[in-house]
Amino acid sequence: MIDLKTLRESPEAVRSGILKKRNDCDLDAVLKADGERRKLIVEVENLRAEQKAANSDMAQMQKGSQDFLEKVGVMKTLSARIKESDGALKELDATWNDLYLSVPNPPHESVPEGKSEADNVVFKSWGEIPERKPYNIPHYDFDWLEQILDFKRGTKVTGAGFPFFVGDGARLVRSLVSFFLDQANEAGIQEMAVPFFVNAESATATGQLPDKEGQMYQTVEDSLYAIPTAEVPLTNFLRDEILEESDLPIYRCGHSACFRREAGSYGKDVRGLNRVHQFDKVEILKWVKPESSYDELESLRDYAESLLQKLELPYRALLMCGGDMGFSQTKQYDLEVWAVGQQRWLEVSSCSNFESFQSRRARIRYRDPETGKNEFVHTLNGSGLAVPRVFVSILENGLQEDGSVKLPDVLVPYMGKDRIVKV
RNA sequence: GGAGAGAUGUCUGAGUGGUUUAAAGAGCACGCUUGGAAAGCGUGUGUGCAGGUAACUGUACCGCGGGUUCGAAUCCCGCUCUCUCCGCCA
Repeated sequence: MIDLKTLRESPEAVRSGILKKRNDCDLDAVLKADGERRKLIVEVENLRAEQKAANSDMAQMQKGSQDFLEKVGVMKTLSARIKESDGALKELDATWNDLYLSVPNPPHESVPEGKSEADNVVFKSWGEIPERKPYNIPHYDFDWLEQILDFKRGTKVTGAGFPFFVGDGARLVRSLVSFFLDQANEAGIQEMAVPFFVNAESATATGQLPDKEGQMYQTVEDSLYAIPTAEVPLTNFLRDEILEESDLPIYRCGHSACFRREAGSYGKDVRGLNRVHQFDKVEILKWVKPESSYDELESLRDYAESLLQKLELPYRALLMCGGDMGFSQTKQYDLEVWAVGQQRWLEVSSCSNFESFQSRRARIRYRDPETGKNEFVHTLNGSGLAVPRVFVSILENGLQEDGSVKLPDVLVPYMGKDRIVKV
């Protein structure tokens, strides 16, 4: 959620930010509810103060005396009024809270205008796009694909989009996860193993609720949500905590399975491993002081890029335009890797600054020793990296004329071999 | 899953309807004291919201949510979590 003070003092700035994101939230309704709510708060609090003062008087009076009984009568009326006003306030609070949660985080000034993915800016490209040879085909057309990947049985066991990885395929998944975690450790990012289910409060704090409810799997009995990314448990790890300034910045990472319903997706986007309902990902999380968050975003992107460079996969970094970025982000880079067989870019990482949007919802603060006040930290997160599309790129780009797949050098120690061959 | 016990501030812990403005102690911070320190003494020590330029004021918060009452940390109902024992279990 955005800063209330900013919203009250410069609603026009927020309004233009919302416009930049092509969001249709009704800011006037939010402001109106805020004004009404504040008025009502003053009213209720004044009544309460009156009640409290009367209470101390009554404590000293003779119980059952004429004066006492008279006072009880008067206070009964007051009590009823308080009950009424308080009820109205609670109702208004709920309305206001829903409205407040519906305000997106306005983008940073450096975010380009635009309404769709076509307007994203190519910020950087790395590596040479290989020439497509006749034998360069999409991974889903490999004639030996079932040797490493089993969609059919995944569908039988669970449903579409839940493939089994088999043999070298399973090992490649594990190798990538290990490689990503080892790299993070080397970069001084502390590793965590996280819960794969979270409660509604956690999902709200990171912005999945109420915005993206339909994208998450939900348990029937305990109303828990299967995490769409380790970002959710990681960010909430410090929920409701006040940190010392000296604790910051905090860098953490976690590997998890990520579960996404991907409601509404179709077509060639979902062929093969391009889009699945469950996938592995290593997520990097940063809790930082506000003044450094944009520098931290650049270094986060640099770090994610370094993984693709070590894997020798050509990629590009996109600076997302206002209309294509998320609800909670203020600035976002996506990394896309080239898949030569499909002749298309596949998103493998998204690095974002949330400023205080998440920390405000999650109440993650730090004590500023100069002012003595508690300030919200800025949170950032980025994939480092998502496994399946990197897997795809390794398969398609590494495919040799003889049908084998040459693996990136850095993965050889993890795989125990330098190529996957058709058997 | 069953039975029992419990949840109070940074911590320990008192408090079973009204001077509780949550006792007391510890810790922490600052001050006095000291050559310096310890001890001692004194002062301070939470979070949110609202009002105010501000100093500050008001209000809420004793696990969470309801209820009873003129008045609830305290009584009633529901829930969550923790501990002990039993059951089940990688």
